Amino acid sequence: MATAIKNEVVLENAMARKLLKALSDPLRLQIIESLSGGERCVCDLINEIGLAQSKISFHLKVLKDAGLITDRQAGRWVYYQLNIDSLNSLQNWIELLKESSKQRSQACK
Amino acid sequence: MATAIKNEVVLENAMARKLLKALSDPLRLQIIESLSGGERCVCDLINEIGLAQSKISFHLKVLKDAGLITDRQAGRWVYYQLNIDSLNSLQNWIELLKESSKQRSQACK
DNA sequence: CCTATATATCAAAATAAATTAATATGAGAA
DNA sequence: TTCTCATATTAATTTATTTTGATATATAGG
Repeated sequence: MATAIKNEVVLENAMARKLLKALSDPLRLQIIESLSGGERCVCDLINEIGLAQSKISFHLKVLKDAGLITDRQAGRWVYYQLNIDSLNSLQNWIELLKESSKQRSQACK
Repeated sequence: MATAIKNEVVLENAMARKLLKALSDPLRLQIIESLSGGERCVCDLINEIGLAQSKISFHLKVLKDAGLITDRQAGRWVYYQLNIDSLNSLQNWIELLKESSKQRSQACK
């Protein structure tokens, strides 16, 4: 449990920024929170969030491009799923930012 | 060390989004990275990053409004500093997102 | 085939954010 | 007080993002 191998990747800033921006939109965050409750098809999201289909599709694309979600087609439906690894990577990226800052304050004390 | 009290706060989504958006801009990220090397006055940032003063000031304001940095005036200079707590809070916010997702996958297995 | 349904894409319009250049503020020096 | 320097603010413009409504694509069922 504590030593589980994490499928994390060191994010480049550009990719981190893409993740951050994707998460920073209220609608997209709603989608992410819905997906944190499990896999959903687009129609589920439309019902749950109550917004135009093209709007949902647009934001799903942004989230997918950022790597925050993955999709899988099943017949006429497309199911989206939260990609936890991307969240791990983002946490890790923030950790590095913190560390580079800590390093300095140790040096000066 | 492991049990140090962290000055973390549970971020509301709106505040988290503000943080995320603030971090997602390339210029602001440059500023943040510069500040991770220690406190800087605006003039330092102007020199280091090489951009118009009003541009730097604008982005500093965005970062400050999001709580990512703090400032302190000393004479004619204003020194900005990275606020590590905000990064902790953001990590924590991501952790909660992950946990709400984990909860579900445990329930289904 | 033909139709209905689910989702994606596109172009135009609306909205939001960033840039620029100019001006304002406010502290210290003269 | 007056001048200069560091920083902030503002208004106008430019650029980026989101929304909207329409149409396209692709799958399944009849």
